[in-house]
Amino acid sequence: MKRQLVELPISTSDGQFIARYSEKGLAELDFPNANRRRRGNESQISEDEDSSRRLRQIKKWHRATETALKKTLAGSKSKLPPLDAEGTEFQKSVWREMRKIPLGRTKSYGEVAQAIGNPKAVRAVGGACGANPIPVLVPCHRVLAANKKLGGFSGGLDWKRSLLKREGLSL
DNA sequence: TCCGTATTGAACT
DNA sequence: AGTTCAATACGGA
Repeated sequence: MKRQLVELPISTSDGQFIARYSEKGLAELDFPNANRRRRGNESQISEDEDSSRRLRQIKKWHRATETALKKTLAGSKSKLPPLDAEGTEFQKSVWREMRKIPLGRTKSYGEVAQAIGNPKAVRAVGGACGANPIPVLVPCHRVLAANKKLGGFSGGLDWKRSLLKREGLSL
């Protein structure tokens, strides 16, 4: 059984993103028009004291997510809410490593593999990037192929190109 | 256990 | 400069 997530929209000039929260933080972020199934919504929160406290917490995180997303889309640095992406240890170590890539810089899949102490796991790193549930804020778009070419992107290569360009990079 | 993957680098045209 | 190919770690079925 999947954990229950609270789902909230974020309107930006690039369209409406969808954020989902666990009790520990931001768990997922969808691009506009991503066709992903709904997993929960605000109305399902009951009215006991714990739930309303949790909802207030989530709304606070959501404000942080909104500003972080908008700033990142504008190509500037931002403070993130707590993240609670679900995945294997390997995937989480890849996502952790991607978060260390500074704005406007890139790493190759091989370099990420090396950085997490698993230098031969280059393809697995690609897999973990594709499984990243929080694109943009966990900057999977800053990971390129070794020849400095684009590689792939689950949200569509146009997004990857665009995000890098906003950070001041060309190819 | 088998298959696909957002790879890589070398060895070939 | 393009194509093929083996090696490779991981995750899903």
